[in-house]
Amino acid sequence: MELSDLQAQRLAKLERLRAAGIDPYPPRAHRSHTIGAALEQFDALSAAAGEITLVGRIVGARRVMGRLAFAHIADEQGQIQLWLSRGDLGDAWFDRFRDDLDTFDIVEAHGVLRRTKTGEPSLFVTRLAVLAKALNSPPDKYHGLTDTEARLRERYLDLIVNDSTRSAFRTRSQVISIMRRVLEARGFIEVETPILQPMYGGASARPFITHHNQLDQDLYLRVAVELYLKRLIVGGFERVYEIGRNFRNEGVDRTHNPEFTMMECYQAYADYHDMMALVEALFRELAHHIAGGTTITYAGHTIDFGPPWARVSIVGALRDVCGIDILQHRTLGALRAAIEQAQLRVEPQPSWARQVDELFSTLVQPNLVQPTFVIDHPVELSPLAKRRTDQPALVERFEPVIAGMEVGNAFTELNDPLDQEQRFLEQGRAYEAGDGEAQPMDTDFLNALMYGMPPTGGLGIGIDRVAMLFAGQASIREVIFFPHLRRRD
RNA sequence: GGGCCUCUAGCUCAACGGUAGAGCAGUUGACUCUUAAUCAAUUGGUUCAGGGUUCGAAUCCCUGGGGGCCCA
Repeated sequence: MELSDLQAQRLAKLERLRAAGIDPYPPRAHRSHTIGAALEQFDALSAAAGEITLVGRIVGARRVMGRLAFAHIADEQGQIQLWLSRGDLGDAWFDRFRDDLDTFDIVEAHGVLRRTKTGEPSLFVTRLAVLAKALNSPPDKYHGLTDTEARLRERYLDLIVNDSTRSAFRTRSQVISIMRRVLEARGFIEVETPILQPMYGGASARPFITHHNQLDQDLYLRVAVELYLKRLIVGGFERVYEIGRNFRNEGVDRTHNPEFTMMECYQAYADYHDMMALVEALFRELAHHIAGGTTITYAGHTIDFGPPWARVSIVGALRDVCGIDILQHRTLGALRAAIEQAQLRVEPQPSWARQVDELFSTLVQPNLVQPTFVIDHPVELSPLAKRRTDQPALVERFEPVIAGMEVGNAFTELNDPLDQEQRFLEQGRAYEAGDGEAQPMDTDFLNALMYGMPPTGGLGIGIDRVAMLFAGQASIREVIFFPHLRRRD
């Protein structure tokens, strides 16, 4: 290992510690209080003048002034100042603190809680021990670590020095835990289904492909868990959910990471209206527990989860915004002609359905700031959703949109095996026509449907994006610990 | 995929064709109530990589790489 000058200096200190018979990486720590608890009970503990033991990482600068020194240590819960004097510590350890310990070392400090002259709660240290010597140095004392690339590549360092990073991930964790609580309270059970799948499906996306050597068989990393959860509904489980990683072979940007976390749940004998109610309840609970109310602030907008969500029809909104009635232009050619005539700058897509999606995503969705259910998707765009009985060209589906971001997808599930087969065949034609995200035929899934699946409502929620909203982060990278980056080589 | 920006010491940044610098941290010394401690001295560089132009390149040009923002 090539060491920088700073690392070499710290290594020399480590060797001095070893030479003095001190293990720089002892196997165990002893702690009587967390720093948070020590601060909380500070008055009682300092009045009692009993000795306590704290552990933590030396953060900030050590201030050594001749025969007296100060430093702060931090554990997960808090930070406290250490007050160290040559008299209390003894010459050996006072010199050791000054000469062989550094910022970022992890230590155990034993002593009495008391306030300093300036009133700061401090541990007046009588015994010190090394728990782990740090060979890497901290970043700049004031500016910290700000370079995005460095923060992501050394996320551990980002977490040590940036409170806001830690806080975003705590929020993410809360989102998941609240979601579980809401679902469990409603009788959903958590299940696990294959990540390595012989046939992918359940979402319009390109998959990652891998290979099983012994079976000599290609496998796909799942793009969704949908088709497996519906098999479980066929099997008689009435309320199931899974929170897990999906993998989609697509670009990386502010709202996309190739692996991301999704919650999917399915409820037998329910429909998409029930799923809407579930989404509203879910977000109200999230807002209540995380933001302490019904509103959050995101990208300068106040977003209110209190009232029932607005509903926006894809067909209606497009008619209003650009005057195109997509149901009057049912082929890709006709739709493109209409787009051209309306002089809209919209990226061409390989299929009618994808073109409609693109049109909506470009012209309407960015303006949907308040929580909104986007409804009335064309059947071609929704191969797994049940048709509306009054308008068979549309399906019973909605996408929850917040701050212009799709945060989920839900529908009344298609349980007619014959219609499902036709939809798969249609997807196959779209694939042939160049739509690489079209979904392949899954004959085993059809077989399952042929045993009868009850009318079912299904919902997927993108956890990362919800975490972005509640953590106030503009990029998905800020709520994924280790987002995808290219090799640095 | 396209456009723009960016990459210099451990970190945060200067230097924009003429000897690679500062602050912080580090090192040495002084200091028993500091908290961006202070004071004095001081170490530290493959300027992302490779090529080109030039008497001379961190700087200009080309190719490649990483990252960011915007657009698609």
